[in-house]
Amino acid sequence: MPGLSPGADDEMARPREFDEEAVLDAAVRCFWAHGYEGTSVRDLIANTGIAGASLYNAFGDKRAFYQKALDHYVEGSIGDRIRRCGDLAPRAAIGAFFAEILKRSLGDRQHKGCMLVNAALDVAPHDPDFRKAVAGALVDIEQFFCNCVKAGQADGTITRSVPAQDLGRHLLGVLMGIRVLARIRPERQLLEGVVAAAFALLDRPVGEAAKQ
Amino acid sequence: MPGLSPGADDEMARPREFDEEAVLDAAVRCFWAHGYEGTSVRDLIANTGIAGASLYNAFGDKRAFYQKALDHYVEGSIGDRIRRCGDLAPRAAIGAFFAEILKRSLGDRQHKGCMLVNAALDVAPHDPDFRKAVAGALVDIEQFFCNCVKAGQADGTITRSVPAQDLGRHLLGVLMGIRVLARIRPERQLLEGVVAAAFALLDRPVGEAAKQ
DNA sequence: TGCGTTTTAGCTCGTACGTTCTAGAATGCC
DNA sequence: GGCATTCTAGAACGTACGAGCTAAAACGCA
Repeated sequence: MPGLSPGADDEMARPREFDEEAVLDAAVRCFWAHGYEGTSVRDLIANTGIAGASLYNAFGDKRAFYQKALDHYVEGSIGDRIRRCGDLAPRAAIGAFFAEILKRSLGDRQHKGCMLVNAALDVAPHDPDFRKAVAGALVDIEQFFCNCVKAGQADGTITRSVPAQDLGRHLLGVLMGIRVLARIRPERQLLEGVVAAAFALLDRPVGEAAKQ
Repeated sequence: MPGLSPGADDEMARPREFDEEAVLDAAVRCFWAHGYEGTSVRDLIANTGIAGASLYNAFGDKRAFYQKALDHYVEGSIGDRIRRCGDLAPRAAIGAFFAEILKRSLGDRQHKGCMLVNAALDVAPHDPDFRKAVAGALVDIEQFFCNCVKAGQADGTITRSVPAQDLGRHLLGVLMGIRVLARIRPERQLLEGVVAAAFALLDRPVGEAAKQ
């Protein structure tokens, strides 16, 4: 059994014996690999190690549990990546971001992709709350790319011939596309071709006008 | 009731009274909007109009029915689009392709996206047959884009500074990304920004070398 | 020590699912 | 006209699901 966690309530007779972080990690693994409908509450009980009553008491029903797991994933996986890449120079940040995505996608033996992208097509379309959460995370990623592009255009490492917002949004689209392709055709050549062209777009020499 | 269809068997006492095309269309609508798990056989019976026994007799079980519906969608929707765009000049073909995708995505009030992309994240990861079918369709789209790019590079309407295969694969990735984004954030500005940058990449003047 | 709470395992409930079966009506071919 | 086949509507079967409950054990605090 994992170590204690203090819990949030004022008066607690017996402290929780499970590590909420570890439980959320396990729930993320389940939902990530098998989706919302594909993960039963019994699966969650078996893989998190906590009992059913504890699950419902600590996290609410299955839907609320998925919501917390998705938040946990976004915060821990995507937020962390944005923070780490944000410390680099703008053009290098975008390069590092996609390099990590490629590495993760090609090393993903289960082909489970990105939980956020999976959620976008799994739960978000049929649940306004999930959709809002996914949309918010996508806006954050878009902002990251747009900020990088703006800064890169300012310091001359990224082409100025395309509006920063269009470039940022394009990178968001490419990211989503890679995450989809990688689940079906996890071929290095394919994914590297996709990002190579994206980088060629960024590195386009300044001062050249597009035809359209 | 729809008209007769001849059927494939040699000796048939009573011909099928339902139109197989119409039934497949209805099945596509169901699976497209609600996914595989989200569509029950009872839903299919209600929306196709045929009885359960006829469904199982004509199409096999639910999984086989989905397979046929997906094939029907790919052949009718994507194959048709590729054929129509293939008649245009290469650069115009890519433009028309994405213009149609944008129009469909923005006019999609149900936000059901593309059934092939949905299948890629819904059924393909957990079923090798589905995965093979989806991968095959993706290869076809990739081929379409690569052929367009190659022809466009030959006639000078598409930049020669990026390998044709990378450009084609990039367009495939962008297409997948748009289909995902459109389901969560069906905003014209966002989607148009994504494709505008892609077109800027194609229209890049020839003779300029990329840094990477 | 004993009260209050959380823990555990497992049972139970109602519902929905995929699939098969029943029974009868309809139709084409010999 | 009769045989074979397919049609229809609907019942039925077995399974799995989400959710709640029970009873007993574990633990902190007064």
